[in-house]
Amino acid sequence: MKYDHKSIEKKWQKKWEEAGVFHAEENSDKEKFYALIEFPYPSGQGLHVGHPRPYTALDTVARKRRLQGYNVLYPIGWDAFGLPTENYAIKNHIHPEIVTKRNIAHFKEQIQSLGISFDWSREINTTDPDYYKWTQWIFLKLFKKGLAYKKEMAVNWCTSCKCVLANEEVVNGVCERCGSEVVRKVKSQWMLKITEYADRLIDDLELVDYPERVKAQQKNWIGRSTGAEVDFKTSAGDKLTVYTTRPDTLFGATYMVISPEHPYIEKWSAILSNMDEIRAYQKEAARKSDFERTEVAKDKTGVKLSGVTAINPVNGSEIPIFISDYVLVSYGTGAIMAVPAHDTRDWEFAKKFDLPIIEVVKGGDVQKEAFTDCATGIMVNSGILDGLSVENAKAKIIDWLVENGVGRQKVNYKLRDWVFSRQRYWGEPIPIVHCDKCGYVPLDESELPLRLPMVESYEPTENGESPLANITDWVETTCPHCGGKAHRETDTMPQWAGSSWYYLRYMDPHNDSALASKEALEYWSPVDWYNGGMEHTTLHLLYSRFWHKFLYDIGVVPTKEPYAKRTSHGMILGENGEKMSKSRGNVVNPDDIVNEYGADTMRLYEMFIGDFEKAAPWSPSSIRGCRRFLERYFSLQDILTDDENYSPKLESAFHKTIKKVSNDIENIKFNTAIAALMALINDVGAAGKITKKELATFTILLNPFAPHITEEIWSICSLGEGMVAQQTWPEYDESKCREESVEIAVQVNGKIKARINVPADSDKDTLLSLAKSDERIAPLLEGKNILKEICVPGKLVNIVAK
RNA sequence: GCCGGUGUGGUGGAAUAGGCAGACACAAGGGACUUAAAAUCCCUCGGACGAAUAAUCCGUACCGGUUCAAGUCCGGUCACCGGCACCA
Repeated sequence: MKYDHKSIEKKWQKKWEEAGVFHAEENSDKEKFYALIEFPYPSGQGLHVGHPRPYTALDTVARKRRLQGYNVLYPIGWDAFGLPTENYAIKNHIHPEIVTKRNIAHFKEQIQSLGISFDWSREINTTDPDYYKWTQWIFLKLFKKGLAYKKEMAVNWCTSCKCVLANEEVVNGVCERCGSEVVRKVKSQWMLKITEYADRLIDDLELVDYPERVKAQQKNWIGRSTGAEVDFKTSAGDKLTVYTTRPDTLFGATYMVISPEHPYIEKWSAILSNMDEIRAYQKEAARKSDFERTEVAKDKTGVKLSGVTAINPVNGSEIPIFISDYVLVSYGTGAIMAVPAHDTRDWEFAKKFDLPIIEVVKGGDVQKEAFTDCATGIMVNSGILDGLSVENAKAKIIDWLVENGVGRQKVNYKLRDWVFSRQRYWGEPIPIVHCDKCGYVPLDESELPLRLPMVESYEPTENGESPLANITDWVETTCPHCGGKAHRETDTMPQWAGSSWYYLRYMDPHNDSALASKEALEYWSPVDWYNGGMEHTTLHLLYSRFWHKFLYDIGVVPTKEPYAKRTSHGMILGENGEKMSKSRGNVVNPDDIVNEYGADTMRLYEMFIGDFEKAAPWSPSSIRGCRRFLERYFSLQDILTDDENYSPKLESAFHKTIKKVSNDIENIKFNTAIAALMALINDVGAAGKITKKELATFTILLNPFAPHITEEIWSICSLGEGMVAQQTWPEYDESKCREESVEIAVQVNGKIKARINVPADSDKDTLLSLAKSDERIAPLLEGKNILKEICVPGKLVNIVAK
């Protein structure tokens, strides 16, 4: 019989749906397992072959867990707010809601053709008012706890999207999405205090099972550093506070630098004699975009403040103050003490402005370059610190600063608060009104959802206002607090809002009185296994951990962390090894593969393509190997016998394969699990027949990878009651994994000289005597002294002789 | 510069915890079947030497070390990939 993937796949997809076999059970006594993939953004381009890789991987795990008797939740939905849809809508004069519906329909059809065991009864959509009602609800909670606030500040402004970006969305000074220039613009923005959670976002990484590279990247992004603040008295009669991670080098501070935006410049303007020069420098610094500022990073510029100096608290020496744009206003106190001997940037600045360089840590030549090694140096020229190690000097100077009231220990972070407003239409409206009398007032929770108004035009405005600002009868409203005239917030939330909590909604997607019921949250939390891309490590993953921790604090969710385990898939590259993209013309559409080879071949190939965590180039010819394997499997029905047992010859091979496939799936080694099945089918082919028992076991093992064809074989060969999806995952017997006889290598002086077959349970003495008496080994040992005999049962024997 | 990762045949990649390097595939070459092609089946397939599926030697980026034994552990070097980057 010919393997006709088209009719088989359609047939079984229909049967699964009718039987509802992939629906997570409500009120189940079974142990739960919650598998999650990052829900897709339904773009107009549809799926490419990269999408199914993580879906198939966790589908394999989910299907295996069901066979192992778990109550499995494996849901999907749509992260559908966002700019591409909005831009497409503007260009083609179709409302984004309609575009979204159409894109979702297309995505859904494509995904369903792959036979992924998603529970479609729990499908969610972030643009659905019943969904974003709860996104808005969380925002109100954040606002009421003081974690959402509006602030006038310089923000990243994408000149093409005409929209504010979060720091995380600016890559190399350009917009992460469109690649256009990003400039600084002062605007009033909604902010979320993610910085308040910085410590917990780092420390709680201890509680979760994430890949090391993900943890490292998150820590790096949060950028915690421990140092000290030091107060310097100034000749203006006030004090200037700096942050430093090297308080041990305080004796080496020979000047100070404050950022061009530092507020003290205004404060001192009356006593500064070179204000014109200073203002010119400030203007120049402000004009530069972030990109230019990093571009010119090597060449230090600055202006000395004439008229104000500072006093080093530790030795009373008077030192000059400069402004320079290498000091950032947004980090630390916006001011530094410069120790050119032991900081590369300070050293460059000092050389350029001919400032003194005083060595305080011995170990380098500070006239040639800054000596920054903390591990080996010994303190010199440092009064009370002389002779100490850097580490001890740090502790001692902080004590001294505290005793004298001129400093304190201080922790700083690179992480900044999350810029949360966007000046676009296709996002969740922020449920706040502004009243002249009462200020920013939250809507009552009963008013939610605050729906997006239906409008004709949603083009971004030139003046940087949200398109919603033009809809007067929506904007004008009454104050929920005093009843007077007020207007609505017209900015919308960023795309990251809806995806920051979606995994909670899947637990109870149709609940209209809470984001999910307490019982559902208790039962399903946390997500047991979350797979996603590395590109979301500092965006989505960090944001959603932050929201989750907030929800934990207000008693909504029962766990500190949302995701117990995280894995990351590698990208699928084009045939040429480059990233798949329309412009490179190397995009492969999964529809074509499903059509030509079938979903099972497609799934199998995506899992076999290589190490799941690494990028892998698409290879059209390798797909055929997977198709051949399935055809060979399909034709096993021709050599089927009625025997209900394993045949003696293959029994241990089957037990070993059960073990290997079981373990490999858990360890995301899908490629070797499939290789083991291929090897086993080769053994079966050599045997020339397969028993019922063997085919049943093989079918269940293969089912998570190739669900359709295995159901077909199960059915036409009458291997058991019901569907494969309702069977039990096979067990292996450790004692049966061993063969009766094994081939071991015999080495003489570490070189392999022979391979011998021995009974598997041979003890060391037997092995050694068998080895020594082997006709190829004996002559080599003749007349020699045996110095050492090493014996690894089942593996090898090594005889060291001289 | 800092953090994380990777380096194995023509290709994708295997190798539990230091124990037979190259599993499983792809591609290539040869053969069978066929009028022919496709498909399928069989054989070969890291390199050198060789008639050889004989023996020997070399071989997991490079240099060195530990060990009876190193792709794997240790020290150093190089290359590539990802993230951060004037963060004091």
